[in-house]
Amino acid sequence: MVETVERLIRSTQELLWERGYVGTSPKAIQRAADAGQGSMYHHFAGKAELAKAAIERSGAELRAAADVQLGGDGTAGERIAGYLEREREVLKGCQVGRLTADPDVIADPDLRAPVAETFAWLRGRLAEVVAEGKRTGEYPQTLDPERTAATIAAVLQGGYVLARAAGSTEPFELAVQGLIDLLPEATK
Amino acid sequence: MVETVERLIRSTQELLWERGYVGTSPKAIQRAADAGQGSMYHHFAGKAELAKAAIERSGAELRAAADVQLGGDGTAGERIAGYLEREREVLKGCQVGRLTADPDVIADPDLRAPVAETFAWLRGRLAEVVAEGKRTGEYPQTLDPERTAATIAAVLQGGYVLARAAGSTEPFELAVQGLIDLLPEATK
DNA sequence: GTCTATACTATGATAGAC
DNA sequence: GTCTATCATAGTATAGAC
Repeated sequence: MVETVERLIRSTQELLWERGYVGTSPKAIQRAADAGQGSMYHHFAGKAELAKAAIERSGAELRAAADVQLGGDGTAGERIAGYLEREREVLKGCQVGRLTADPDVIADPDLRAPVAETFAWLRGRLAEVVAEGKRTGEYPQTLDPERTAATIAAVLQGGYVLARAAGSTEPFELAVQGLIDLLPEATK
Repeated sequence: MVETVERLIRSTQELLWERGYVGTSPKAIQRAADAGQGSMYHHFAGKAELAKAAIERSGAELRAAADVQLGGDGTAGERIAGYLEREREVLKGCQVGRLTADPDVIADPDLRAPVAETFAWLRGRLAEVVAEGKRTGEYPQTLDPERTAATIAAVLQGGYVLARAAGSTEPFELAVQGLIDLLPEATK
């Protein structure tokens, strides 16, 4: 049996993903976690503290998932393409990126910190892979790893936005393929 | 003197931008617009109807602003770079893109429609400029206008996400410059 | 650790007077 | 067109019993 604390965190992750921080009430969390009022407030001081735990968990999951492709086998280009093209729940959006739209998350340093750290890590990890591609001669020496990394991360985050706007995964896929077209290809 | 209806719409635009649909209450709108309860409900059936008017207005503003650069003078590359690099309130995010994080906006066809139309228009407009660049020989014939347009729009939307996460405009600027680096340059 | 009771505010709206 | 009641529900907790 999963512990109450664990169920509370997981339910909060799910609700933050779907409805954001402002749109998620303690009552909804309790219902989803099948936990009582008293139980929730016994384990967490309030909504913010629980959200912090949930956001940290989501950030860790995002990093782990990204590292599957980025730290895998293959050339830099293959790993980046693999990361870009991996299966995603596009219409749900990014569980971490989504929180940047939430004014109360951005305003509270405790809540924004795990979001900031997650994307700082992702950009750093992508930059490493790009730099590696430069070392192996796959990418031209003129390519800037930090810039390119930010562009790659932005295409994914923006792809989610365009897909949700359209109610279709198509714009996401177009944006990703457009980026892959633009990235330098190793001369065969 | 600006009319009440106008003040209500403008205040709603501003609040939707800052706090989203879920985070914006009728009371907050009335306060911002300096309009009474009765006044607001006299002009609009409720929060959703007012939000629809505000979102349509914001969409129109986004289109007009984009067309300043995209429909201006210069080569395709210059106009796209001009659009990407124009002055923006990066840390506030995109007033239209922001709404895609709002579950109630995405769930209501009346509210999602203006968001969908705005980005469909933007991608189409960008694709036209890319196609024009192909015709003039500035861009290679292999470049896909729809994909490239989606990538450009995504970099901006994702750039906002990364910037708000970081609490700094830097990731936005890196992502934009990274994209400009990747876009084909006319052979001099 | 969990439950129920209680509290106080905000939300989103309607009704009827002016 | 605008104002002031009024209302039912939800949000976000705290207190104290079990």
